[in-house]
Amino acid sequence: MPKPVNRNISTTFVKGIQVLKAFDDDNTHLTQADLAVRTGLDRASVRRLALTLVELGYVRQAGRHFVLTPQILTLAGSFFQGNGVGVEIQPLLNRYSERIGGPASLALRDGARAVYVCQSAARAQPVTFGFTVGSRISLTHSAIGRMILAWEKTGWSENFLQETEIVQHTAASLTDRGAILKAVTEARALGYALVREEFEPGVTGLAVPIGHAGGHGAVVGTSMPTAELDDNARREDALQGLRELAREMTHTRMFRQS
Amino acid sequence: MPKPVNRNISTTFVKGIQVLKAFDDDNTHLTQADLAVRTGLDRASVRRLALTLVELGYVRQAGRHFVLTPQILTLAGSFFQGNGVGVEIQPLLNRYSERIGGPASLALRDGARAVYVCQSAARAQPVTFGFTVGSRISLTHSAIGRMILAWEKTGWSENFLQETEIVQHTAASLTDRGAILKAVTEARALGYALVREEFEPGVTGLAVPIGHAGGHGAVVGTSMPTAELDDNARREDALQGLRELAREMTHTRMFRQS
DNA sequence: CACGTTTGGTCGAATAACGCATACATTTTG
DNA sequence: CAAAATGTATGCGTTATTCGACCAAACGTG
Repeated sequence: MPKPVNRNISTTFVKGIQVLKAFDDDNTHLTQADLAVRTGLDRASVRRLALTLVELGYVRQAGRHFVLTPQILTLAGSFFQGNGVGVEIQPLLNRYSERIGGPASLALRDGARAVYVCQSAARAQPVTFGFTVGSRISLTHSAIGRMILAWEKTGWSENFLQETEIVQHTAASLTDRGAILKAVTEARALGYALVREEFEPGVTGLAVPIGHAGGHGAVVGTSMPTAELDDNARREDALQGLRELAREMTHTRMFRQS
Repeated sequence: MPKPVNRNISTTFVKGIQVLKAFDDDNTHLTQADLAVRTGLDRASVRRLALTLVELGYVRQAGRHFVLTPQILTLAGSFFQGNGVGVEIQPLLNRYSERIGGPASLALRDGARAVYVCQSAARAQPVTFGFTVGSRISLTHSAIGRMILAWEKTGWSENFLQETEIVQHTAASLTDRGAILKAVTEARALGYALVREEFEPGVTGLAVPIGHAGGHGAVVGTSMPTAELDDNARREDALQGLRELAREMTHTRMFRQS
């Protein structure tokens, strides 16, 4: 009997997570056949894994379709509670959202991407893209993403930009890797990133890092209609507010250690 | 060879999820030994499953400890994006939070418990308990919880209240099952739940259901300092706002079908 | 700082579970 | 309405998983 490739890895568990991840932003109702196609797994395996998710409560059956249940959120809840998000991070975002006069968000780098952790909107405003907890953010065309790239260890961003697929979100999106790298280098020098209408038409993002370069891979940012942030006083005020927010973030449980 | 207990269930996958769930609100840094104790699984099994989570990116290693990464949030993100939370639900909560003059939250029943799905705070205010996305809410001592019980199919709540553990959160917490059932019945009759300082001292919760009884298992609510909601005009205004919010919720993608 | 205890890591053997093929039932599609 | 697709169930060979044993490493305590 040949030895396993890696006895440290449970292939069944990996497959189970693949099935869970098959439910994504655009596919919330999936049949067994859909799951088999999307995961490339054997139909019998998919059936067993999907029924296991039903048994565990993360998925329910609606006719022939499997549907995610809100129980999946409780896994996120553990991360939040464990990191003091509800008692420290969220109140800070709420307060600074008011201070800035626009939405305030926290994102963390997670591998070769950034994840929205939480946000606060001080007042009702036109819907932009509709990011939520767990949303993945473009590292190349958002202020938060560029700031994350700018604050990574030397060389990381260069390597990332060489490998990543460049997607053009708007007419204003930079598409040349060199130009994006130049923008990242500029953000590094300035200590903040400003990205004007490259991810969403009419919307400008502004972001600052939490802590020193090479540290947490964490950034706070805001996004507003371009007309609003084109006003110098308004932009400087928002930037000032984000810097204060970032500074207060460094005192929270999430960022105190390391 | 005896037949498997249930060929539809993958016990390895179940164990893997048990390991993932071992990271909870109070335990974000766990050793292999901790995980073995908390899951009751064999140490070698725990090792392999924990290393699989590292391989998948949901957990990282810090010395001997395993720590959740923000990647876990992306599973929640799929639920949110798939249900249009960022483009419909969250903006509604933001708007009505302003309208109500206090935080507005959406919770869904998930099995024998309720899960916070999302919330908005119109303005910075004293931190209360610090619920976040994914937080589990007391069904017995919160307005949201009682409204969920009230709006379930006949008999469900009675059975639940017979079985559940009654925890006394504050001096004002009802501890008699009959008294709680009476409060639930009253919420059912009124079409809203008001819970005064039973979960958190000095805080009153107000909640209304989304849709008809026996429907979505979904509720919107707010919580404010008791002094504020003791004012009749203020309370009626908040109630009116929540009712309008609930009505608009029924037109969103999350609640339109079924 | 030494030592006992706890925890981590590895391996082999047994076996439970998986994957695949097949068959049949049910649903969907053209 | 028939064919195709999908769901469900089962047998069986294969293999991944389990668990206990053993040793190494790390930790905690006196």
